[in-house]
Amino acid sequence: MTVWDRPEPPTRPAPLDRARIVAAAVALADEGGLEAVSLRKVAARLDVGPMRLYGYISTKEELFDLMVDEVHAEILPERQPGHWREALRVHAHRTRQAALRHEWLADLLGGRPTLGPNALAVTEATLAPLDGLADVDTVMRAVETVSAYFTGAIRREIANLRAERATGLSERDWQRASGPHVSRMLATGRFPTLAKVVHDGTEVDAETSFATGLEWVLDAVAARLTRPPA
Amino acid sequence: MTVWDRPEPPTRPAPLDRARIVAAAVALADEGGLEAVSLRKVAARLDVGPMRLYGYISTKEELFDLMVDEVHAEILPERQPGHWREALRVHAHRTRQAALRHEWLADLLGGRPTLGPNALAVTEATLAPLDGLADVDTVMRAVETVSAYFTGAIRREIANLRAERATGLSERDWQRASGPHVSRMLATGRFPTLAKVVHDGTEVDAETSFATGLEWVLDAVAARLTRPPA
DNA sequence: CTCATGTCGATACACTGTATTTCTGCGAGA
DNA sequence: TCTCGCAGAAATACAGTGTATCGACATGAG
Repeated sequence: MTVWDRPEPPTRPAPLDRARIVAAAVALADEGGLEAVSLRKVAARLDVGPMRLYGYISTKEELFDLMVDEVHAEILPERQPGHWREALRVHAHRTRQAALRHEWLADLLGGRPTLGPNALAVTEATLAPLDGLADVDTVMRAVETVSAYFTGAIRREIANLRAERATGLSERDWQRASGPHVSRMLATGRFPTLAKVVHDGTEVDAETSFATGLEWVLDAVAARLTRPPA
Repeated sequence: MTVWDRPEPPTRPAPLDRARIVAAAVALADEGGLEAVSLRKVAARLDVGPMRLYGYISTKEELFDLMVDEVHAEILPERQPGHWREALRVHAHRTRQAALRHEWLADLLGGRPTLGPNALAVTEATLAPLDGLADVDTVMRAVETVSAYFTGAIRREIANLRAERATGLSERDWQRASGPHVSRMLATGRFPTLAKVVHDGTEVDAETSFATGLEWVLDAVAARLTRPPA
């Protein structure tokens, strides 16, 4: 009677907790998008009945909130930047990177207030280097403006990326040549400026365009921080 | 035998078309949010079997796209602004107003490329006054940056508004006093700057804060438009 | 040893988006 | 006028969803 004959103890699954649930949900979402996350599938992945989850989570939306906070752990920079501009920039870029790793994040970004511990830590890290550079209201406006920008920019980038994947064409080529609806519309002559822009514009990669817009916004913030409040 | 005795002709419902379907869906969403929109309910509101809709729409997502384009008709300004700054500002403010009238718009904004005829018209109106002020790529970046800003800002505003409605407390009061989780977190001292901001910040109304951030971004755009491209 | 309790699983319900099948009314040919 | 074919509409069907409820079972107290 060797080890091989003896059956393994029935591998009692690790005790359930929020962390394991959230991890399973994130994995599912990474693989198949947000819509692939169902409580039944999450439970199945943990070898557990669906109803078990309700001991740790009271609704599916709550699970989504936890998932968002979970990726904020990846967003939090390992070393706290000392300069305000760097802090805001890092927040933006790390959020974007997280969204490229977890595309479903784009669907949730900005959809509800993010108040989990990791999200608060990120906010703190972003806010700290701004402290004292202007009155609190201006500081608040600064981080809100920047985060509005990158929330919107990330959403659009992911939306375009999905559209490209679905059609197999880059956005510009698609608008220009193939998109049957769009090209017909442009051909009507009702949108002359748009047609011109689509025709003459060069294709810029998403990261550059994200970064460029971000620096513009950061410039605007800089102008308000250095000037004393009105 | 008077009119009253004679039964009305069975009020054959107006012939179905996309417009009627979209209108019904928008009405449903206005009343109960996006999640209240189901193909069955839309069909019921039109006195029609659910499957009829598939003659006009091939998937639910398509219906959402049509809804978004429908509200872009409200966003399109009646008189085309002549100055680029006014055009961008109007685009932002009218989108925000539309989102306040149709809160579900916030859930869809930026979620997928908007290429319906009304959306294209809005883009054209925004783009036209910028034509020739800089090279096309800069112009493109300008409108994308502004629209990233207001997309994100509107989403956050609606998200906060819903949270306030759900808790009956304003965001700041809630963070400060009541939010059991947040106030406990702030009390830990792990987020000193955040705590300070929450404590010292004054409550600004959403419209002002939206407008202020917008003007900052517009200033940034102005700086790039007047300067020749690098 | 019994009984209460509280946790877990199975079952149940109302609903979803959509595919498929069934029916029905109408126009063409005999 | 009657019948047949066919298109378009309706009903049904299916595989899933989030979540409420209920029944069994295991465990700890008396």
